[in-house]
Amino acid sequence: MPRPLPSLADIARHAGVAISTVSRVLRGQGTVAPATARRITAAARRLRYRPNLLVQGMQTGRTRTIGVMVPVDDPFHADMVCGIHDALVAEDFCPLVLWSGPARPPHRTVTELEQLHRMIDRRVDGIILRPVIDDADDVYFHEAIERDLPVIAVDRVLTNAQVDFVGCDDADGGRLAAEHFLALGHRHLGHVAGALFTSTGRQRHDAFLAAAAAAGAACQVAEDPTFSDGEQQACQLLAAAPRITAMFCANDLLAAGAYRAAARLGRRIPADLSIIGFGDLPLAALMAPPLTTVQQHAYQIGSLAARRMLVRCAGDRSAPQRLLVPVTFAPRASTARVP
Amino acid sequence: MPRPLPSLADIARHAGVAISTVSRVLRGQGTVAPATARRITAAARRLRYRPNLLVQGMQTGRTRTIGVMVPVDDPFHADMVCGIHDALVAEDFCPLVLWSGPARPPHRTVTELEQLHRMIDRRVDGIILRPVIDDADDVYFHEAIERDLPVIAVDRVLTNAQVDFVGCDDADGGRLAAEHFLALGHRHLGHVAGALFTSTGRQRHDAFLAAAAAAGAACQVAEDPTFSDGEQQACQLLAAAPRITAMFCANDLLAAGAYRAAARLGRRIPADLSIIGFGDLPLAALMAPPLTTVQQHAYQIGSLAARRMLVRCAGDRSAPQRLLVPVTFAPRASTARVP
DNA sequence: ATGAAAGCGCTAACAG
DNA sequence: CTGTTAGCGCTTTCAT
Repeated sequence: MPRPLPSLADIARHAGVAISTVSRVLRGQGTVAPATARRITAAARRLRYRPNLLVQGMQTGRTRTIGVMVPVDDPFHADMVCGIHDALVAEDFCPLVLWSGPARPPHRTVTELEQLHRMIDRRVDGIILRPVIDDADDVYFHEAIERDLPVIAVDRVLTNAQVDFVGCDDADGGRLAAEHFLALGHRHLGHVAGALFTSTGRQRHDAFLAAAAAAGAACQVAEDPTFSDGEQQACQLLAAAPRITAMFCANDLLAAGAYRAAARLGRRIPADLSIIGFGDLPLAALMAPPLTTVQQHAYQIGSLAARRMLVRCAGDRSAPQRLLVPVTFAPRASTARVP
Repeated sequence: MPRPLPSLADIARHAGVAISTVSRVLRGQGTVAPATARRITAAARRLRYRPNLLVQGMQTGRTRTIGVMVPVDDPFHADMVCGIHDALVAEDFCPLVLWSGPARPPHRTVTELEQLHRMIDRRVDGIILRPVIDDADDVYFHEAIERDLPVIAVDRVLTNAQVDFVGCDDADGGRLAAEHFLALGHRHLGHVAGALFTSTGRQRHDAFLAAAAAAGAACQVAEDPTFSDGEQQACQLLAAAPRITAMFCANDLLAAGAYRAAARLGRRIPADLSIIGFGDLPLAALMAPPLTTVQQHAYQIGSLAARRMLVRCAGDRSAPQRLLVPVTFAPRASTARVP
């Protein structure tokens, strides 16, 4: 039972003034005689006063806390959360990070709605979320947006609602991958796609194919909506189109699977098969050979999203924005000239 | 400006009863006529009422929120935070995750005290923290413990304060590493230590040396308090004691540095030099050769710490406990019989 | 079984 | 310049 912290009343008593005077001094508002102010600040310090943001939040309706529905169990999202954290803290806000989905034993699965309620019950000033695969969009619409809570989607767009979006330029990434292959002389391309019903997967796919088509190069596609087995997908792709010499994978994990597939089929990387990933996870540079990939800059995405949220919290009511953090291309050793 | 959510007063008005009756029904306390209760729950649902935990927190002094001072920027700590999150959420609590230290551009460094205040100002019910290198212990003592806030240290012990500790069995890890080497016939061991002024580094070091000494094996140590350059440390170690055939690194990153050192010196792993890491980061299994290492189970540590915190929050005032999650040994391909 | 009222810590008018 | 007062949404007596 944490003992109650000192209150304004305690300070007032010690300084021999009214509570409202203390409030004025501590908030730097209104006009107070310097001598009185000094007595009050001294008493506050002596009592080690800390403001009660619960009360302040109740009064003003603003808690300086932002709900963040992003898991931290993979490096990409963790990095994004870091960016959000740093940007919020810089403005004296806090992230309240919660996420849904299955938990490891001994814990149980938690629903998105449940977590959303936990945030709302604590009266967060807004919600930054990374949409999950299924159609949980309605939940956000119903629970948050209708309640006039600012919502910002990161990484993937929220399809059923008009809200700000911050992500990376997935299309540009797909284009860069294609152009890299084309510049190396490849004419028979393959793409191991992620889930094509997500905005990220769809755009990487479309842009890669568009750039290939524009150059008159052939391109075969395999889709792996679960992201679970890049090896399997890459094998099928190479079996269906043996002439493929270059493969663009929708993320680095799929690329790792493709490495295994190549090894299984006796194709050397990059001599026989060039591979490009997406994301630049920490493991990408450590793979053998180091993976050529598109860098996403999750930290910047998070930071930008948080700053956008702060603008919304400050009262901005303008139309939803679509903010793209540029991707960069990291050429490493998994790509080479066409054999 | 989020519009104010419906309040008990709104429900009371809609149901034609007094506020206190609504309160009773929603909290399942007291006795209310079934018919009245039904009218009230119906009105609450219709208005989409959500309780205001700020007010509840102000009243009761409990916010069902736990401050978590653990960074999310490396996989080990992120995993720990996952465990904390899942265990807290399972009991309808929330983690408030904040951490100190330098932030990437464009953000600035944040102090531990600042973050601690952010938590206290929001009236968290307790604080789980991963002590940093410097002696910030006093801060916690002064700001939290003296305020009667339960504090739990994870991973590293908080030296200057008597609080619960949850970590892994670092000593056992050091011992396991030594025994593995000894079983493979190694007699000339090396240890690239982390910071020996941390409980983790110290215990891994002490236990490894003790086990080596007990078996009469020689052991040379290099310390790298900054964890910044395993390659450099390993090189020096091998230069100073060329007969070393087995090296225990205080963490996996140092082990990665040792790999580079071995390559530089023309020592093959594991043929000429066996290496053991600590932590089992995701990269460990991906290294070439896959790294033999001690697994720490950060998720379990986090989960256990959170559950301990919930017990403290429930009023447990017993003496500080020291809880150790067992480590496990993961033999992979970086260790072999002595040449 | 239900209502009225006090109070939690603080802000924001409004008086002096 | 400073004090008084009325809430904010809810819990908790105390009446009825």
